[in-house]
Amino acid sequence: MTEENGLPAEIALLWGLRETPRRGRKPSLTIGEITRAAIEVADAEGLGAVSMARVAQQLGNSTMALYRHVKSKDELLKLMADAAMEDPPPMPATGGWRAGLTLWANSVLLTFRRHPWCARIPLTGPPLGPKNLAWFDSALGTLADTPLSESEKVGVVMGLLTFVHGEIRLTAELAESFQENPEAFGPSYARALRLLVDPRKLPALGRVVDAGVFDQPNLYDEGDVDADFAFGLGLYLDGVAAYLAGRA
Amino acid sequence: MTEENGLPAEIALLWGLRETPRRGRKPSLTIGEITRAAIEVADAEGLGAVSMARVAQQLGNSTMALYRHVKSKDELLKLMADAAMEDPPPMPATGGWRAGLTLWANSVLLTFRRHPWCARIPLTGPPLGPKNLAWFDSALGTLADTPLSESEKVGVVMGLLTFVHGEIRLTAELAESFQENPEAFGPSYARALRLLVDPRKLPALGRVVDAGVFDQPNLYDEGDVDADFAFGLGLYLDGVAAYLAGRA
DNA sequence: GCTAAAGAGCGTAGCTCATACGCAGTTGTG
DNA sequence: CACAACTGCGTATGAGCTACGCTCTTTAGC
Repeated sequence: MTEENGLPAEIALLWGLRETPRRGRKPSLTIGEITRAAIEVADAEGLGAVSMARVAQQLGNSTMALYRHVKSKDELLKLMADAAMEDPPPMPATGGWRAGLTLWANSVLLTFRRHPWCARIPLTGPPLGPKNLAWFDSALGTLADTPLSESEKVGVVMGLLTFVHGEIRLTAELAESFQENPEAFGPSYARALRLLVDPRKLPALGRVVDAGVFDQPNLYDEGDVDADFAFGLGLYLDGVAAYLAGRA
Repeated sequence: MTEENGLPAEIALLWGLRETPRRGRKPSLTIGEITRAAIEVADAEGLGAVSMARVAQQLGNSTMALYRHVKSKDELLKLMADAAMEDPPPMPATGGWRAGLTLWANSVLLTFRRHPWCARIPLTGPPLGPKNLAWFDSALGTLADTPLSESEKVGVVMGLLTFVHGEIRLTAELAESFQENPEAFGPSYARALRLLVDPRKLPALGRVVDAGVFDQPNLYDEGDVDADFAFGLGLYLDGVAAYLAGRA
Protein backbone atom coordinates (compact mmCIF):
# COMPACT_ATOMS: atom_id res chain seq x y z
CA MET A 1 0.00 0.00 0.00
CA THR A 2 2.94 2.30 0.50
CA GLU A 3 4.16 1.34 -2.96
CA GLU A 4 3.12 3.08 -6.12
CA ASN A 5 4.68 0.64 -8.58
CA GLY A 6 1.66 -1.62 -8.61
CA LEU A 7 3.19 -4.51 -6.70
CA PRO A 8 1.42 -6.20 -3.80
CA ALA A 9 2.86 -5.10 -0.50
CA GLU A 10 4.40 -8.40 0.42
CA ILE A 11 6.20 -8.71 -2.93
CA ALA A 12 7.76 -5.33 -2.46
CA LEU A 13 8.92 -6.49 0.96
CA LEU A 14 10.40 -9.65 -0.52
CA TRP A 15 12.47 -7.68 -3.02
CA GLY A 16 13.54 -5.08 -0.50
CA LEU A 17 11.73 -2.33 -2.36
CA ARG A 18 10.50 0.04 0.27
CA GLU A 19 11.08 3.73 0.49
CA THR A 20 13.17 4.04 3.63
CA PRO A 21 11.64 6.50 6.08
CA ARG A 22 13.56 9.75 6.51
CA ARG A 23 12.31 10.77 9.90
CA GLY A 24 11.45 9.05 13.08
CA ARG A 25 13.09 6.59 15.39
CA LYS A 26 15.57 4.20 13.83
CA PRO A 27 14.09 0.74 13.53
CA SER A 28 15.75 -1.76 15.81
CA LEU A 29 14.39 -4.60 13.69
CA THR A 30 14.54 -5.35 10.00
CA ILE A 31 12.24 -7.56 8.00
CA GLY A 32 15.19 -9.79 7.24
CA GLU A 33 15.91 -10.35 10.92
CA ILE A 34 12.28 -11.06 11.67
CA THR A 35 12.05 -13.53 8.83
CA ARG A 36 15.27 -15.23 9.86
CA ALA A 37 14.13 -15.53 13.46
CA ALA A 38 10.80 -16.99 12.40
CA ILE A 39 12.60 -19.53 10.21
CA GLU A 40 14.83 -20.49 13.12
CA VAL A 41 11.80 -21.15 15.28
CA ALA A 42 10.08 -23.15 12.55
CA ASP A 43 13.20 -25.23 11.88
CA ALA A 44 13.72 -25.96 15.55
CA GLU A 45 10.18 -26.41 16.84
CA GLY A 46 7.93 -26.74 13.81
CA LEU A 47 5.51 -24.37 12.16
CA GLY A 48 3.04 -24.82 14.99
CA ALA A 49 5.46 -23.12 17.36
CA VAL A 50 5.67 -20.02 15.19
CA SER A 51 3.51 -17.46 16.96
CA MET A 52 4.05 -13.75 16.85
CA ALA A 53 4.92 -13.87 20.54
CA ARG A 54 7.44 -16.65 20.06
CA VAL A 55 9.18 -14.89 17.18
CA ALA A 56 9.33 -11.64 19.12
CA GLN A 57 10.81 -13.46 22.08
CA GLN A 58 13.46 -14.95 19.79
CA LEU A 59 14.42 -11.39 18.89
CA GLY A 60 14.19 -9.98 22.40
CA ASN A 61 11.38 -7.66 21.39
CA SER A 62 7.74 -7.38 22.27
CA THR A 63 5.01 -9.08 20.28
CA MET A 64 3.45 -5.96 18.89
CA ALA A 65 6.71 -4.49 17.68
CA LEU A 66 6.61 -6.99 14.80
CA TYR A 67 3.46 -5.43 13.42
CA ARG A 68 5.37 -2.29 12.50
CA HIS A 69 7.23 -4.33 9.90
CA VAL A 70 4.73 -6.97 8.89
CA LYS A 71 1.06 -6.49 8.21
CA SER A 72 -0.09 -9.83 9.54
CA LYS A 73 1.13 -13.26 10.44
CA ASP A 74 0.12 -14.52 7.00
CA GLU A 75 2.42 -12.01 5.42
CA LEU A 76 5.26 -13.19 7.63
CA LEU A 77 4.58 -16.76 6.55
CA LYS A 78 4.88 -15.78 2.92
CA LEU A 79 8.16 -14.03 3.59
CA MET A 80 9.41 -17.14 5.37
CA ALA A 81 8.37 -19.40 2.50
CA ASP A 82 10.41 -17.48 -0.03
CA ALA A 83 13.42 -16.80 2.19
CA ALA A 84 13.72 -20.45 3.21
CA MET A 85 14.33 -21.47 -0.39
CA GLU A 86 17.92 -20.19 -0.24
CA ASP A 87 19.64 -20.00 -3.63
CA PRO A 88 19.56 -22.62 -6.37
CA PRO A 89 22.89 -24.35 -7.01
CA PRO A 90 24.70 -23.53 -10.24
CA MET A 91 23.54 -25.78 -13.04
CA PRO A 92 26.26 -27.75 -14.85
CA ALA A 93 26.92 -26.40 -18.31
CA THR A 94 27.54 -29.89 -19.65
CA GLY A 95 25.50 -33.04 -19.31
CA GLY A 96 22.39 -31.92 -21.11
CA TRP A 97 18.88 -31.23 -19.89
CA ARG A 98 18.39 -34.55 -18.17
CA ALA A 99 21.33 -34.22 -15.81
CA GLY A 100 20.32 -30.63 -15.18
CA LEU A 101 16.71 -31.35 -14.34
CA THR A 102 17.70 -34.31 -12.16
CA LEU A 103 20.08 -32.14 -10.18
CA TRP A 104 17.48 -29.41 -10.00
CA ALA A 105 14.71 -31.68 -8.74
CA ASN A 106 16.97 -33.21 -6.12
CA SER A 107 18.11 -29.77 -5.00
CA VAL A 108 14.56 -28.54 -4.61
CA LEU A 109 13.79 -31.61 -2.59
CA LEU A 110 16.83 -31.16 -0.38
CA THR A 111 16.01 -27.55 0.27
CA PHE A 112 12.51 -28.44 1.35
CA ARG A 113 13.85 -31.26 3.50
CA ARG A 114 15.81 -28.68 5.45
CA HIS A 115 12.60 -26.71 6.05
CA PRO A 116 9.74 -29.23 6.00
CA TRP A 117 7.24 -26.68 7.31
CA CYS A 118 7.53 -24.83 3.98
CA ALA A 119 5.19 -27.29 2.34
CA ARG A 120 2.46 -26.27 4.78
CA ILE A 121 2.41 -22.60 3.89
CA PRO A 122 -0.41 -22.02 1.43
CA LEU A 123 0.33 -20.47 -1.93
CA THR A 124 -1.47 -17.25 -2.74
CA GLY A 125 -0.64 -16.74 -6.38
CA PRO A 126 1.86 -17.47 -9.11
CA PRO A 127 5.51 -17.27 -8.01
CA LEU A 128 6.89 -13.76 -7.49
CA GLY A 129 9.42 -14.01 -4.68
CA PRO A 130 13.08 -13.60 -5.60
CA LYS A 131 14.13 -17.08 -4.52
CA ASN A 132 11.16 -18.70 -6.21
CA LEU A 133 11.92 -16.94 -9.47
CA ALA A 134 15.59 -17.86 -9.21
CA TRP A 135 14.68 -21.55 -8.96
CA PHE A 136 12.23 -21.18 -11.80
CA ASP A 137 14.91 -19.61 -13.97
CA SER A 138 17.36 -22.29 -13.02
CA ALA A 139 15.05 -25.06 -14.24
CA LEU A 140 14.20 -23.23 -17.45
CA GLY A 141 17.89 -22.74 -18.11
CA THR A 142 18.52 -26.48 -18.26
CA LEU A 143 16.16 -26.65 -21.23
CA ALA A 144 17.85 -23.84 -23.13
CA ASP A 145 19.55 -26.17 -25.61
CA THR A 146 16.40 -28.12 -26.45
CA PRO A 147 14.19 -27.24 -29.40
CA LEU A 148 11.18 -26.71 -27.14
CA SER A 149 9.19 -23.50 -27.38
CA GLU A 150 9.25 -21.22 -24.37
CA SER A 151 5.72 -22.27 -23.56
CA GLU A 152 6.63 -25.95 -23.72
CA LYS A 153 9.59 -25.36 -21.43
CA VAL A 154 7.24 -23.84 -18.88
CA GLY A 155 4.97 -26.86 -19.23
CA VAL A 156 7.80 -29.33 -18.65
CA VAL A 157 9.08 -27.39 -15.64
CA MET A 158 5.61 -26.99 -14.16
CA GLY A 159 4.99 -30.71 -14.52
CA LEU A 160 8.27 -31.46 -12.79
CA LEU A 161 7.52 -28.93 -10.09
CA THR A 162 4.14 -30.54 -9.58
CA PHE A 163 5.78 -33.90 -9.11
CA VAL A 164 8.38 -32.55 -6.70
CA HIS A 165 5.74 -30.66 -4.74
CA GLY A 166 3.75 -33.85 -4.39
CA GLU A 167 6.81 -35.65 -3.10
CA ILE A 168 7.49 -32.85 -0.66
CA ARG A 169 3.95 -32.74 0.57
CA LEU A 170 3.81 -36.47 1.13
CA THR A 171 7.24 -36.96 2.65
CA ALA A 172 7.50 -33.77 4.69
CA GLU A 173 4.22 -34.48 6.45
CA LEU A 174 5.03 -38.12 6.92
CA ALA A 175 8.44 -37.19 8.28
CA GLU A 176 6.82 -35.02 10.93
CA SER A 177 4.36 -37.68 11.94
CA PHE A 178 7.10 -40.30 11.88
CA GLN A 179 9.00 -38.40 14.53
CA GLU A 180 5.98 -38.28 16.79
CA ASN A 181 4.71 -41.76 16.16
CA PRO A 182 7.21 -44.17 14.56
CA GLU A 183 5.15 -47.27 15.29
CA ALA A 184 2.61 -46.27 12.62
CA PHE A 185 5.27 -47.03 10.02
CA GLY A 186 6.45 -50.33 11.46
CA PRO A 187 5.09 -53.88 11.38
CA SER A 188 1.83 -52.70 12.91
CA TYR A 189 0.92 -51.19 9.53
CA ALA A 190 1.06 -54.53 7.73
CA ARG A 191 -0.83 -56.07 10.65
CA ALA A 192 -3.56 -53.44 10.41
CA LEU A 193 -3.85 -53.95 6.65
CA ARG A 194 -4.22 -57.72 7.02
CA LEU A 195 -6.98 -57.06 9.51
CA LEU A 196 -8.85 -54.47 7.46
CA VAL A 197 -8.36 -55.52 3.84
CA ASP A 198 -11.04 -57.91 2.67
CA PRO A 199 -9.54 -59.64 -0.41
CA ARG A 200 -12.98 -59.89 -1.96
CA LYS A 201 -13.55 -56.16 -1.86
CA LEU A 202 -9.98 -55.01 -2.43
CA PRO A 203 -8.39 -57.87 -4.41
CA ALA A 204 -5.44 -55.99 -5.88
CA LEU A 205 -4.47 -54.54 -2.55
CA GLY A 206 -4.93 -57.96 -0.97
CA ARG A 207 -2.40 -59.45 -3.38
CA VAL A 208 0.11 -56.73 -2.53
CA VAL A 209 -0.34 -57.31 1.18
CA ASP A 210 -0.03 -61.07 0.72
CA ALA A 211 3.16 -60.59 -1.28
CA GLY A 212 4.64 -58.99 1.81
CA VAL A 213 5.37 -55.63 0.23
CA PHE A 214 4.53 -53.86 3.48
CA ASP A 215 6.38 -56.26 5.76
CA GLN A 216 9.29 -53.97 6.42
CA PRO A 217 10.63 -52.84 9.75
CA ASN A 218 10.17 -49.21 8.72
CA LEU A 219 8.12 -48.05 5.77
CA TYR A 220 9.39 -44.54 6.24
CA ASP A 221 12.99 -45.37 5.51
CA GLU A 222 14.94 -42.45 4.11
CA GLY A 223 16.61 -44.67 1.53
CA ASP A 224 13.34 -46.13 0.32
CA VAL A 225 11.74 -42.72 0.10
CA ASP A 226 14.63 -41.41 -1.97
CA ALA A 227 14.55 -44.49 -4.19
CA ASP A 228 10.82 -44.06 -4.80
CA PHE A 229 11.40 -40.44 -5.70
CA ALA A 230 14.23 -41.31 -8.07
CA PHE A 231 12.03 -43.95 -9.70
CA GLY A 232 9.13 -41.59 -10.26
CA LEU A 233 11.44 -38.82 -11.39
CA GLY A 234 13.08 -41.18 -13.87
CA LEU A 235 9.69 -42.12 -15.28
CA TYR A 236 8.74 -38.49 -15.76
CA LEU A 237 12.05 -37.63 -17.42
CA ASP A 238 11.70 -40.66 -19.70
CA GLY A 239 8.41 -39.14 -20.73
CA VAL A 240 10.10 -35.83 -21.44
CA ALA A 241 12.74 -37.65 -23.51
CA ALA A 242 10.02 -39.40 -25.51
CA TYR A 243 8.31 -36.05 -26.10
CA LEU A 244 11.57 -34.54 -27.33
CA ALA A 245 12.23 -37.50 -29.60
CA GLY A 246 8.75 -37.30 -31.08
CA ARG A 247 9.27 -33.65 -31.80
CA ALA A 248 12.62 -33.90 -33.58
CA MET B 1 -8.11 -46.72 23.42
CA THR B 2 -11.40 -48.48 23.87
CA GLU B 3 -10.24 -50.95 21.23
CA GLU B 4 -8.29 -54.07 21.94
CA ASN B 5 -7.51 -55.05 18.36
CA GLY B 6 -4.39 -52.93 18.21
CA LEU B 7 -5.74 -50.30 15.85
CA PRO B 8 -5.32 -46.60 16.50
CA ALA B 9 -8.52 -45.08 17.82
CA GLU B 10 -9.26 -42.96 14.78
CA ILE B 11 -8.83 -45.90 12.40
CA ALA B 12 -11.34 -47.90 14.37
CA LEU B 13 -13.72 -44.95 14.09
CA LEU B 14 -13.18 -44.77 10.34
CA TRP B 15 -14.10 -48.39 9.87
CA GLY B 16 -17.04 -48.21 12.24
CA LEU B 17 -15.45 -50.67 14.62
CA ARG B 18 -16.57 -49.60 18.03
CA GLU B 19 -18.22 -51.71 20.66
CA THR B 20 -21.65 -50.11 20.96
CA PRO B 21 -22.41 -49.17 24.54
CA ARG B 22 -25.13 -51.19 26.24
CA ARG B 23 -26.13 -48.77 28.96
CA GLY B 24 -26.57 -45.07 29.19
CA ARG B 25 -28.42 -42.41 27.32
CA LYS B 26 -28.95 -42.96 23.62
CA PRO B 27 -26.56 -40.85 21.57
CA SER B 28 -28.31 -38.13 19.62
CA LEU B 29 -25.29 -37.80 17.35
CA THR B 30 -23.25 -40.27 15.36
CA ILE B 31 -19.72 -39.88 14.10
CA GLY B 32 -21.05 -40.10 10.57
CA GLU B 33 -23.37 -37.15 11.11
CA ILE B 34 -20.64 -35.11 12.72
CA THR B 35 -18.25 -35.84 9.89
CA ARG B 36 -20.86 -35.04 7.29
CA ALA B 37 -21.76 -31.75 8.95
CA ALA B 38 -18.10 -30.77 9.16
CA ILE B 39 -17.64 -31.56 5.47
CA GLU B 40 -20.67 -29.44 4.62
CA VAL B 41 -19.18 -26.51 6.48
CA ALA B 42 -15.79 -26.98 4.83
CA ASP B 43 -17.31 -27.26 1.36
CA ALA B 44 -19.44 -24.17 1.84
CA GLU B 45 -17.16 -21.88 3.81
CA GLY B 46 -13.66 -23.34 3.63
CA LEU B 47 -11.57 -25.23 6.13
CA GLY B 48 -10.94 -22.07 8.09
CA ALA B 49 -14.61 -21.91 9.01
CA VAL B 50 -14.56 -25.39 10.51
CA SER B 51 -14.51 -24.82 14.24
CA MET B 52 -15.97 -27.14 16.78
CA ALA B 53 -18.55 -24.48 17.60
CA ARG B 54 -19.51 -24.04 13.95
CA VAL B 55 -19.92 -27.78 13.37
CA ALA B 56 -21.99 -28.15 16.50
CA GLN B 57 -24.19 -25.26 15.41
CA GLN B 58 -24.68 -26.98 12.05
CA LEU B 59 -26.02 -29.96 13.99
CA GLY B 60 -28.08 -27.97 16.48
CA ASN B 61 -26.00 -29.26 19.37
CA SER B 62 -23.63 -27.64 21.81
CA THR B 63 -19.93 -27.43 21.17
CA MET B 64 -18.87 -29.81 23.88
CA ALA B 65 -21.27 -32.51 22.86
CA LEU B 66 -18.96 -33.31 19.95
CA TYR B 67 -16.20 -34.33 22.31
CA ARG B 68 -18.16 -37.38 23.38
CA HIS B 69 -17.67 -38.76 19.89
CA VAL B 70 -14.37 -37.32 18.78
CA LYS B 71 -11.21 -37.01 20.82
CA SER B 72 -10.01 -33.76 19.31
CA LYS B 73 -10.45 -31.50 16.36
CA ASP B 74 -7.46 -33.13 14.68
CA GLU B 75 -9.22 -36.46 14.85
CA LEU B 76 -12.29 -34.93 13.25
CA LEU B 77 -10.13 -33.55 10.45
CA LYS B 78 -8.75 -37.01 9.75
CA LEU B 79 -12.25 -38.44 9.63
CA MET B 80 -13.26 -35.69 7.21
CA ALA B 81 -10.27 -36.33 4.97
CA ASP B 82 -11.14 -39.97 4.47
CA ALA B 83 -14.90 -39.55 4.23
CA ALA B 84 -14.61 -36.79 1.62
CA MET B 85 -12.90 -39.19 -0.78
CA GLU B 86 -16.23 -40.85 -1.60
CA ASP B 87 -15.87 -44.06 -3.61
CA PRO B 88 -13.60 -44.68 -6.58
CA PRO B 89 -15.41 -45.18 -9.89
CA PRO B 90 -15.44 -48.67 -11.38
CA MET B 91 -12.37 -49.21 -13.51
CA PRO B 92 -13.01 -50.28 -17.13
CA ALA B 93 -12.12 -53.92 -17.70
CA THR B 94 -10.91 -53.15 -21.19
CA GLY B 95 -8.50 -50.52 -22.43
CA GLY B 96 -5.41 -51.63 -20.58
CA TRP B 97 -3.44 -50.06 -17.79
CA ARG B 98 -2.95 -46.72 -19.48
CA ALA B 99 -6.63 -45.94 -19.90
CA GLY B 100 -7.22 -47.19 -16.37
CA LEU B 101 -4.56 -45.04 -14.73
CA THR B 102 -5.63 -42.01 -16.74
CA LEU B 103 -9.21 -42.40 -15.58
CA TRP B 104 -8.02 -43.02 -12.06
CA ALA B 105 -5.80 -39.96 -11.91
CA ASN B 106 -8.53 -37.74 -13.31
CA SER B 107 -11.03 -39.16 -10.86
CA VAL B 108 -8.78 -38.50 -7.90
CA LEU B 109 -8.30 -34.98 -9.14
CA LEU B 110 -12.04 -34.43 -9.59
CA THR B 111 -12.78 -35.73 -6.12
CA PHE B 112 -10.29 -33.35 -4.59
CA ARG B 113 -11.64 -30.51 -6.68
CA ARG B 114 -14.99 -31.03 -5.00
CA HIS B 115 -13.33 -30.73 -1.60
CA PRO B 116 -10.28 -28.51 -2.06
CA TRP B 117 -9.73 -28.20 1.67
CA CYS B 118 -8.74 -31.89 1.77
CA ALA B 119 -5.29 -31.07 0.49
CA ARG B 120 -4.68 -28.96 3.57
CA ILE B 121 -5.26 -31.70 6.12
CA PRO B 122 -1.90 -33.10 7.14
CA LEU B 123 -1.20 -36.79 6.74
CA THR B 124 -0.29 -38.69 9.86
CA GLY B 125 0.81 -42.04 8.51
CA PRO B 126 0.44 -44.47 5.66
CA PRO B 127 -3.10 -44.81 4.30
CA LEU B 128 -5.51 -46.79 6.46
CA GLY B 129 -8.92 -45.23 5.96
CA PRO B 130 -11.52 -47.26 4.03
CA LYS B 131 -11.87 -44.76 1.20
CA ASN B 132 -8.14 -44.28 0.89
CA LEU B 133 -7.56 -48.01 0.67
CA ALA B 134 -10.36 -48.37 -1.88
CA TRP B 135 -8.67 -45.83 -4.14
CA PHE B 136 -5.32 -47.50 -3.62
CA ASP B 137 -6.81 -50.87 -4.60
CA SER B 138 -8.47 -49.34 -7.60
CA ALA B 139 -5.17 -48.04 -8.96
CA LEU B 140 -3.34 -51.28 -8.29
CA GLY B 141 -6.10 -53.18 -10.08
CA THR B 142 -5.42 -51.36 -13.34
CA LEU B 143 -1.93 -52.85 -13.33
CA ALA B 144 -3.12 -56.41 -12.72
CA ASP B 145 -2.49 -57.52 -16.31
CA THR B 146 1.05 -56.14 -16.47
CA PRO B 147 4.09 -58.26 -15.71
CA LEU B 148 5.16 -55.92 -12.90
CA SER B 149 5.94 -57.33 -9.49
CA GLU B 150 3.64 -56.30 -6.66
CA SER B 151 6.35 -54.06 -5.32
CA GLU B 152 6.80 -52.37 -8.69
CA LYS B 153 3.07 -51.81 -8.96
CA VAL B 154 3.16 -50.00 -5.64
CA GLY B 155 6.05 -47.89 -6.91
CA VAL B 156 4.20 -46.91 -10.07
CA VAL B 157 1.05 -46.05 -8.17
CA MET B 158 2.92 -44.10 -5.51
CA GLY B 159 4.69 -42.11 -8.20
CA LEU B 160 1.40 -41.32 -9.84
CA LEU B 161 -0.16 -40.44 -6.51
CA THR B 162 2.75 -38.14 -5.81
CA PHE B 163 2.18 -36.37 -9.09
CA VAL B 164 -1.55 -36.04 -8.53
CA HIS B 165 -1.02 -34.80 -4.99
CA GLY B 166 1.33 -32.14 -6.28
CA GLU B 167 -1.26 -31.04 -8.79
CA ILE B 168 -3.89 -30.94 -6.10
CA ARG B 169 -1.75 -29.00 -3.71
CA LEU B 170 -0.83 -26.44 -6.33
CA THR B 171 -4.23 -26.02 -7.94
CA ALA B 172 -6.43 -26.31 -4.87
CA GLU B 173 -4.52 -23.60 -3.08
CA LEU B 174 -4.35 -21.41 -6.14
CA ALA B 175 -8.07 -21.89 -6.71
CA GLU B 176 -8.80 -20.59 -3.22
CA SER B 177 -6.57 -17.59 -3.62
CA PHE B 178 -7.95 -16.97 -7.09
CA GLN B 179 -11.42 -16.57 -5.66
CA GLU B 180 -10.23 -13.99 -3.16
CA ASN B 181 -7.85 -12.15 -5.42
CA PRO B 182 -8.31 -12.76 -9.15
CA GLU B 183 -6.12 -9.83 -10.22
CA ALA B 184 -3.00 -11.69 -9.09
CA PHE B 185 -3.53 -14.07 -12.01
CA GLY B 186 -4.24 -11.46 -14.64
CA PRO B 187 -2.08 -9.12 -16.71
CA SER B 188 -0.62 -7.65 -13.54
CA TYR B 189 1.43 -10.82 -13.13
CA ALA B 190 3.26 -10.36 -16.43
CA ARG B 191 3.69 -6.69 -15.57
CA ALA B 192 5.23 -7.55 -12.21
CA LEU B 193 7.57 -10.06 -13.82
CA ARG B 194 8.79 -7.56 -16.39
CA LEU B 195 9.50 -5.19 -13.54
CA LEU B 196 11.28 -7.68 -11.30
CA VAL B 197 13.11 -10.03 -13.66
CA ASP B 198 16.56 -8.80 -14.54
CA PRO B 199 17.50 -10.62 -17.77
CA ARG B 200 21.16 -10.65 -16.74
CA LYS B 201 20.45 -12.51 -13.53
CA LEU B 202 17.55 -14.66 -14.73
CA PRO B 203 18.17 -15.06 -18.47
CA ALA B 204 16.02 -18.12 -19.10
CA LEU B 205 13.05 -16.64 -17.28
CA GLY B 206 13.60 -13.37 -19.09
CA ARG B 207 13.30 -15.13 -22.45
CA VAL B 208 10.05 -16.75 -21.36
CA VAL B 209 8.63 -13.43 -20.23
CA ASP B 210 9.73 -11.77 -23.46
CA ALA B 211 8.10 -14.53 -25.47
CA GLY B 212 4.82 -13.47 -23.90
CA VAL B 213 4.06 -16.81 -22.25
CA PHE B 214 2.52 -15.05 -19.26
CA ASP B 215 0.56 -12.48 -21.25
CA GLN B 216 -2.77 -14.13 -20.76
CA PRO B 217 -5.94 -12.61 -19.39
CA ASN B 218 -6.11 -15.28 -16.72
CA LEU B 219 -3.27 -17.63 -15.81
CA TYR B 220 -5.56 -19.61 -13.62
CA ASP B 221 -7.82 -20.75 -16.39
CA GLU B 222 -9.51 -24.06 -15.67
CA GLY B 223 -8.85 -25.28 -19.19
CA ASP B 224 -5.16 -24.43 -19.05
CA VAL B 225 -4.78 -26.05 -15.67
CA ASP B 226 -6.39 -29.24 -16.90
CA ALA B 227 -4.26 -29.19 -20.05
CA ASP B 228 -1.09 -28.81 -17.99
CA PHE B 229 -2.15 -31.71 -15.82
CA ALA B 230 -2.92 -33.87 -18.84
CA PHE B 231 0.47 -33.00 -20.32
CA GLY B 232 2.39 -33.91 -17.17
CA LEU B 233 0.31 -37.03 -16.65
CA GLY B 234 1.01 -38.08 -20.23
CA LEU B 235 4.73 -37.66 -19.71
CA TYR B 236 4.66 -39.79 -16.59
CA LEU B 237 2.62 -42.53 -18.26
CA ASP B 238 5.00 -42.47 -21.23
CA GLY B 239 7.72 -43.15 -18.71
CA VAL B 240 5.75 -46.08 -17.31
CA ALA B 241 5.27 -47.42 -20.83
CA ALA B 242 8.99 -47.17 -21.49
CA TYR B 243 9.67 -49.01 -18.24
CA LEU B 244 7.27 -51.78 -19.21
CA ALA B 245 8.82 -52.04 -22.67
CA GLY B 246 12.31 -52.26 -21.25
CA ARG B 247 11.21 -55.04 -18.96
CA ALA B 248 9.54 -57.26 -21.55
C1' DG C 1 -39.78 -52.45 40.04
C1' DC C 2 -35.53 -50.45 42.22
C1' DT C 3 -30.82 -49.07 42.38
C1' DA C 4 -26.58 -47.97 40.72
C1' DA C 5 -23.33 -47.75 37.04
C1' DA C 6 -22.43 -46.22 32.52
C1' DG C 7 -22.74 -42.93 29.37
C1' DA C 8 -24.72 -38.67 26.98
C1' DG C 9 -25.29 -33.44 26.69
C1' DC C 10 -23.56 -29.29 27.99
C1' DG C 11 -22.21 -24.81 30.87
C1' DT C 12 -18.14 -22.79 32.73
C1' DA C 13 -13.74 -21.50 32.65
C1' DG C 14 -8.82 -21.44 31.46
C1' DC C 15 -5.45 -21.27 28.08
C1' DT C 16 -3.21 -19.70 23.69
C1' DC C 17 -3.20 -16.72 19.95
C1' DA C 18 -3.86 -12.83 16.53
C1' DT C 19 -4.40 -8.21 16.38
C1' DA C 20 -6.82 -3.27 16.94
C1' DC C 21 -5.79 0.81 19.39
C1' DG C 22 -3.49 4.31 21.56
C1' DC C 23 0.29 6.30 24.16
C1' DA C 24 5.12 7.35 24.82
C1' DG C 25 9.60 7.93 23.33
C1' DT C 26 12.80 9.20 19.36
C1' DT C 27 14.61 11.46 15.41
C1' DG C 28 14.95 14.10 11.40
C1' DT C 29 13.06 18.62 9.07
C1' DG C 30 11.87 23.47 8.60
C1' DC D 1 12.87 24.65 18.83
C1' DA D 2 8.53 22.78 17.52
C1' DC D 3 6.38 19.61 14.80
C1' DA D 4 5.73 15.58 12.07
C1' DA D 5 6.80 11.03 11.23
C1' DC D 6 7.85 6.93 12.92
C1' DT D 7 9.03 3.02 16.20
C1' DG D 8 8.28 0.18 20.39
C1' DC D 9 5.05 -1.66 23.23
C1' DG D 10 1.14 -2.34 26.97
C1' DT D 11 -3.60 -3.24 27.11
C1' DA D 12 -7.62 -5.25 25.73
C1' DT D 13 -10.77 -7.90 22.80
C1' DG D 14 -12.39 -11.78 20.67
C1' DA D 15 -11.95 -16.32 18.65
C1' DG D 16 -10.89 -20.97 19.29
C1' DC D 17 -9.67 -25.57 21.67
C1' DT D 18 -10.66 -28.28 25.37
C1' DA D 19 -10.38 -29.95 30.67
C1' DC D 20 -13.63 -30.50 34.19
C1' DG D 21 -17.58 -31.58 36.44
C1' DC D 22 -22.68 -31.44 36.90
C1' DT D 23 -27.06 -33.34 35.42
C1' DC D 24 -30.09 -36.26 33.14
C1' DT D 25 -31.12 -40.78 30.74
C1' DT D 26 -30.88 -45.56 30.01
C1' DT D 27 -30.14 -50.19 31.13
C1' DA D 28 -28.01 -54.26 33.82
C1' DG D 29 -28.53 -56.79 37.80
C1' DC D 30 -31.16 -57.96 41.62
